Amino acid sequence: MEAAQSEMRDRILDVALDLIQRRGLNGMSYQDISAAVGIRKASVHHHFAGKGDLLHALLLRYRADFNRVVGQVVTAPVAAPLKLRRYFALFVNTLREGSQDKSCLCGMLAGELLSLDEKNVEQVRAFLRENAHQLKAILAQGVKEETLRVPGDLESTSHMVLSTLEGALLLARCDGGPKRMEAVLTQLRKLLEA
Amino acid sequence: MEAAQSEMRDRILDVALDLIQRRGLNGMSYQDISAAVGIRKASVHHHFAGKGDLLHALLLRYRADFNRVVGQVVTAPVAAPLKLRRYFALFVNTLREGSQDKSCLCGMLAGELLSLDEKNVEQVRAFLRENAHQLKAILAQGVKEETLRVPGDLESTSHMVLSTLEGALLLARCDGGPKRMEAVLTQLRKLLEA
DNA sequence: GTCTATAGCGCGATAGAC
DNA sequence: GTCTATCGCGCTATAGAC
Repeated sequence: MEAAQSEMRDRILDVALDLIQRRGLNGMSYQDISAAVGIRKASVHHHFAGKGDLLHALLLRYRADFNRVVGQVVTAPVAAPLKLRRYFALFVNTLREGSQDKSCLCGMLAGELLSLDEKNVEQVRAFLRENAHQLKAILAQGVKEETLRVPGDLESTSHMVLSTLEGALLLARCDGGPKRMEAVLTQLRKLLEA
Repeated sequence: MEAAQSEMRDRILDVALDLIQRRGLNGMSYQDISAAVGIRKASVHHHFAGKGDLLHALLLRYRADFNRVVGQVVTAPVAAPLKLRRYFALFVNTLREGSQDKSCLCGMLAGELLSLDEKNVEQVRAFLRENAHQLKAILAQGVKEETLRVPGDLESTSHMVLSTLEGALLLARCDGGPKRMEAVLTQLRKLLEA
């Protein structure tokens, strides 16, 4: 049960997460982290040898955090449409965090996939896989309850919903903001509700 | 009626488009263009003074090309579901072009919005606006024909469809490829068909 | 664990010859 | 219109003192 591996490590990951969600991986540097966290570049390297290592640690933490919160949504004893609503809210809230619009970490990285090493590509894939899996579970519940309408197969529909979530995040940052994104996800829910 | 502004300019734009669609704006350099097109870096600067200028020219051409093809889809004398199918095919075909999976130029740039100058941000917004507008026209036709089912407002639904298109492109490049993307868009069409 | 200093590279961009 | 050469910068990363 190894304790809080050092506070500085976490602070660096916090800052890196924020920067990547706003600027992308190629728009973030050790210099940026250094400035934001208040120690020198070389000291950042002491905590994370290279950019790939930093990103790997960040992805492991991000997935764990996200899966924990998603788990709460999925296992709550409520009907599928409400679960969907809560799930969607997780993504809209990402956008709202902080002063500037942030995207999903893995959505940003998906666009920069060719800049990632294989280990981190696999992390991004795992994130998407996990989310598709959980969405599929909600959809399945909805079909069983007859509260959701899913023509065609559940697997593809879960991928469709995830695509819409990531795409809405991408476009809302460009135009329309959280308000537009909410309208988009409301439409998707209307299409899915029986 | 100023003729083909020089062949080299177009070749440079072709190469830049390909590179950005695969690697992103921050993953493409004058050096890369130089190597691909067969002239030196300095010579590329002769045709496009700076990266911002190159991107601006590229966006103008890309929008014009895209709008022309989309126009053919929208004005064809066919039912809305078929128009939607053809529209979606435009995006899937982007993915299929060349040997490696390519994304939508503006989808890539939307993720790197903070790296763009204001002039080019406005170009990306214009692209998204134009597409949402055309999708809205198709949806309106479908409602009138009673071939499409659009609960809620057309505007938000058009943004939802565009979000799904861009998101599907983003995620399919990461996992699943054209096949997955087709499945995703088939699901969306099933949800929209009356 | 943090620092200074620096290596080594790729980037965008410019000057000036041909 | 293309070239060679070079500038100045920011980047990732490393060495070694404290």
